[in-house]
Amino acid sequence: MAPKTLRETVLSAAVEYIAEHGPDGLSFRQVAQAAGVSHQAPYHHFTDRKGIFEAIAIEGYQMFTQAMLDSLAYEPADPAVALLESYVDFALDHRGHFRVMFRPDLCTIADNPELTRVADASFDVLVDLVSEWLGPKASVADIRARAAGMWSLAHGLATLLIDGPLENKVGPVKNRRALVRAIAEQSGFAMAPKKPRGR
Amino acid sequence: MAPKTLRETVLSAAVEYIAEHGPDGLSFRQVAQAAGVSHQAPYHHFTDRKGIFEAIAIEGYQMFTQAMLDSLAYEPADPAVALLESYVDFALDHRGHFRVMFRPDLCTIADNPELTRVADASFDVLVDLVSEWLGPKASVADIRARAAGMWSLAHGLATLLIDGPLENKVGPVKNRRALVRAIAEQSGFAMAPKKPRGR
DNA sequence: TTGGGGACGTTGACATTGTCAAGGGGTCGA
DNA sequence: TCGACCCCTTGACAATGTCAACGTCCCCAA
Repeated sequence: MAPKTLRETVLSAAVEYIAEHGPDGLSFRQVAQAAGVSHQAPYHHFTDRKGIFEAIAIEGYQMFTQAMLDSLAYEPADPAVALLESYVDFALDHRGHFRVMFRPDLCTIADNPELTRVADASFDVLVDLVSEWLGPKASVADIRARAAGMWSLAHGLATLLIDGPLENKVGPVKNRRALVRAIAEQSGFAMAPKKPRGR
Repeated sequence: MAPKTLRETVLSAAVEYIAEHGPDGLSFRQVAQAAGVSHQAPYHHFTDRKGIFEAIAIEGYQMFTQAMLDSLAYEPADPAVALLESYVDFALDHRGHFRVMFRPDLCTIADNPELTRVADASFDVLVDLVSEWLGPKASVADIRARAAGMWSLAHGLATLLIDGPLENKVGPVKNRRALVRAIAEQSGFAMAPKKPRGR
């Protein structure tokens, strides 16, 4: 279904461009032209260029949170693996959003309350899972280290896959899910119930 | 010691700017003005704007490789932890370079043979360590998964620390080295000697 | 019904940017 | 001495982000 309002048109055009060419060449005037309106029309929907990026980031974090929650909803055998998979899947399937979400020079999260809220909600999915899994006896330092570690692994893998260098070094990633799963199991962050490894 | 040639002046001015404001606002004319030359002078040392980024990336990868090799030179108790630490240290201590090195939209590694060479050299440090540690019996898939996993963990942690969101969620990182070490040891990538081996 | 205000879009203008073209002044080797 | 090359300068042009002012609808109160 094609977007209707100019705001949605501009937003989706920008996301599409970013997914293909990266955020930096994005031109306010080009997206306006692509939307078939004058170069100033978007200013009635976004305060400035940064406003577009903030809107994209907000939309991205909302979808991101939902994707992670969905992956946990089916009570997978290993929630950590499921979360890692959904993290990587989201990044690759929504590059346009993902590239913007973690670029503080494009959208300063702290400057936008709404953006802060949705970003926090995303990360709470991970933190909640970790603290629940470690149990109430876990120290704060342990929770922090484990959450930061899992997050780093997921984020690093996602960005390396998006930006390409991983394929150049470890060979073409024919089966992404298999690689992600293998990494998750080797990483030490797996949360599978302790049972014999053989199937 | 202040740089001497115009090329070095421009390069260091650009790196400094990027470390502070990110790569996107970087202006060819501004760096020329900061160097006290006309807006066209840099064109005699870099083909275009992208040429500056490529030069920064090359310089960055060279320093990066050296930093990782240095961290392994002392035969640390756990090479994996040492490598992770040096990865994060480099990213934080040389943000100007690091931010450019992993941005394919700014410098396309494949387009520049010299850049390809130095980038490969960096990643070979990690891959060599992993394959040596796993031994000759290890399958290619295992080496790939382990190298990709370690790299992802290091890269994710470095970028999250640089971009700031980690501090917003897991609290202020007062003792960076302690966090990095804790993450490394919680992960399954640690390479502590299987049996205590002297020292 | 009418009139005014606000949401939405347009045109015009300006400073700044990256980049092309052409010129100038040194320092070398012949 | 001369000319070729390197390094740098000035000038120009199109594109960009953004400010300002103007038009055009629709909706709601008087």
